[in-house]
Amino acid sequence: MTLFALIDCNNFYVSCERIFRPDLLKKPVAVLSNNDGCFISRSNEVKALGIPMGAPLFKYKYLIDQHNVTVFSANFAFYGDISSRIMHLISEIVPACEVYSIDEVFVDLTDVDSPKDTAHHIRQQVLKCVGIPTCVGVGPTQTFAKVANYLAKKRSVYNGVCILEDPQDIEEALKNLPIKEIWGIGRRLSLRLKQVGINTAYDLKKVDPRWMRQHFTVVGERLVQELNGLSCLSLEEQPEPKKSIQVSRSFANDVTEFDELRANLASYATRLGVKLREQGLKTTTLIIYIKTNRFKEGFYQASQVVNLPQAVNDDANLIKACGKALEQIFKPNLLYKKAGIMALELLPASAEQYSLFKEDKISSNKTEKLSEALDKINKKYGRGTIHSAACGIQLTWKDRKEFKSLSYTTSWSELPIVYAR
DNA sequence: TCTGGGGTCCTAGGACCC
DNA sequence: TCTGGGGTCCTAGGACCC
Repeated sequence: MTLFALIDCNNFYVSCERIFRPDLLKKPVAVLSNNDGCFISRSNEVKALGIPMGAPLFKYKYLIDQHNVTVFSANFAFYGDISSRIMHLISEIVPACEVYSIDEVFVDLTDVDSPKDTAHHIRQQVLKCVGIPTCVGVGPTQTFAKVANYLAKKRSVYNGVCILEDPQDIEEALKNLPIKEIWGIGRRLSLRLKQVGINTAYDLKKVDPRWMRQHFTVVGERLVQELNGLSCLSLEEQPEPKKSIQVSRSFANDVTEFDELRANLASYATRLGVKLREQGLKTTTLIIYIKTNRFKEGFYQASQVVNLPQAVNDDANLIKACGKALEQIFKPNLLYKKAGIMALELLPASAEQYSLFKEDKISSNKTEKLSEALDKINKKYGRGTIHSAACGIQLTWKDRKEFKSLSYTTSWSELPIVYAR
């Protein structure tokens, strides 16, 4: 029988800021994203005000002023440094661990004599040595460790450590756990599950895994197995090399100049180069993308993949490839050649341009019609009009697929289970 | 007026191959 | 005009995570 623990830092970014501002303990504190756009970390006091995670600042400005909330702009380099101190400390206490995210770590307690004492010891050490409060959840699978952690955070009776080992405790906990709190079930899945009468973790546990696979893919099946105590996920002690690396930013204002877009991309390319070299990696594939403001009507995005003849990690080559990709996106000839579905996706357009084009496309799929539509657009708006709210670059590696696709002529439900990890 | 950034995995479907 | 089986690779998009 396996036993896992999940150590999760409480309100991590806020707690980091409080290390150097002990006067802010028990006071409302929040950390904001790029451009001071959204809340990305909230103290308990701020949560109690009803400000949701990811909410935009402007909607809650009045609460911030009214309750004298201290806000910080995010400082990710600093948070990363605190994180590695914590991870190092924990790795010296336990036999094996997997760093899951900047503020979470799974540890293997299978062969540890007293899991409960160890959990409390970890909590105390992290608080004493680094100054960050944590909660610990313990259970027979990683999914259960997550559940236990959720309870440890939610209910003060646990004193920061919740252990789910006894079958009766587990059943009780699952019956009271809403489906959306399960690790791996987000907004969409929980909606679909509710529609078929699955409302709690306990309901999900009772579902036939094969049925789950048919209707909710292998991901759903794995969830059911984990809730039945069958560990499908194991500890990954050695972090795998990254499969993709990304640099992207939202702009504070709409960008309408091509040159401005290109300049931004070039600076992202440079940052990307640094990341690549730091990790000792090279890339053969580069993807750039642009997106219009997703909160405005006619949201539209475009992307372009560039396959490089050889693996690179130097700034000059990355910038060159970005420029090439950007020009591809905005190249009218390409648009005519690819008239059809693809045309939609490569059209650089404002919301207005986009909808005009779409109307014409629906009336006819013929290339001539599309050309006509384009001419109309060009006459009305001129070529090269750009409205962009965000852009970025992503690098991926060609061999990123671990499993070959299984033949689609074979009946899907009869295939043997293949776990991804 | 103002709405984050960086990842992973899985599936469907088209192009293409023998 | 009808018409197999088995496969790979690639792209796009959906869903999730912190």
